[in-house]
Amino acid sequence: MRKYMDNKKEELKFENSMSNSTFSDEIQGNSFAPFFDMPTCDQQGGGGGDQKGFMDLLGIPDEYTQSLLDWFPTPSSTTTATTTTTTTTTTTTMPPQQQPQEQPLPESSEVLNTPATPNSSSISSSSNEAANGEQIKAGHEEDQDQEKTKKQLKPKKKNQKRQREPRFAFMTKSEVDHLDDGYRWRKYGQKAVKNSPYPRSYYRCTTTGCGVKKRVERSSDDPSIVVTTYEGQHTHPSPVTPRGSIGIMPEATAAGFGAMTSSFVIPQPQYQQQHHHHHHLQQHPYMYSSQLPLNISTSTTNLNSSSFPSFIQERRFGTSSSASLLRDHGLLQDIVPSQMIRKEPKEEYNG
DNA sequence: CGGCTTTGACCTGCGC
DNA sequence: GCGCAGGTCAAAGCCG
Repeated sequence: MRKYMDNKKEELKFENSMSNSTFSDEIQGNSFAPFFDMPTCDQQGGGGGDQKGFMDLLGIPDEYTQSLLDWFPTPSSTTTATTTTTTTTTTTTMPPQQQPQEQPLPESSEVLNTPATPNSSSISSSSNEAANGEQIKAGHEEDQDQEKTKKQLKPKKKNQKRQREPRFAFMTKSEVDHLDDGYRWRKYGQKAVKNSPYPRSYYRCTTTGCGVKKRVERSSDDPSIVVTTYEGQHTHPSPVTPRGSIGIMPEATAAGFGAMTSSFVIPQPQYQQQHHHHHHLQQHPYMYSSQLPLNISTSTTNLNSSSFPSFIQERRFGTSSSASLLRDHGLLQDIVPSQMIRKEPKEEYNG
């Protein structure tokens, strides 16, 4: 179906890696664990990885780590994963759990460099851009000064520093850029990335009211790696797999780990088996973003109990609606663990 | 015909 | 203030 994916594939046929993109820079700068050689989509398997290390980075207590490890069985033992120990110190500060779109995220959530400015106020209601999509802005009309020749662009927001939803990214080894995570996305833009031969694509969740966005770009450093960055929290269950949440995940929760959970689901062994022979498709999601999923936030302390579990709960993979699973490529199964990496403020736009 | 991608223009933040 | 780069808009076009 999605022919566009195919196109993508075409257009992005692997080439030699080149210089580095911003992303790569960030990543490299923080040295992340090497990727496993996942046989891209057709062969599943994947790699194990240093989940433990990952958990550590997340500040997840062993108990959870343990369970997570269960969720992340290491299929092929292996690999390279030498785990770099580079830790991302900064990762700890997370925004307090919040209702999706209820309150503006302090910029700090993004990283820590930017002092959580007091100006946070500006962002009108949080619902601003992330939540309702950018539609809201349409309302204003104050600045007409802009000639807006061809398109009438929305009035610009005043001096409010654009606030962003927390984001986290995953690096996936895949031939396709747009990984099917069970949600429906509409591409709304594509831009060339500086120092990278690969473009960055921008997607928005098509569900009305859900302002989750994601950016997808291929690492120029390793063309086989796709970096998917989620921003925002889904306010709804996956359309593709109604049962995806198997009821375990209340909306709030879903929203919480939001982008991540919803988008990246830890496979549930049982489920997988039940439905597919694809049970070997275990993924190892990895985030390297400075900001952890909302739920995990705030303090390493509560991070765990309430948040993490929920994280593991929603397993979309292996659900019956494996529409996604059945696809040949671009599955999150290809997600490869790496380490969380702090994004450089510089590179990262904070809004 | 609806849903989605494509794509150039426009907006915005930031560093110089 | 200028220019750059990232992010977004929306018309046009494609496709099932």
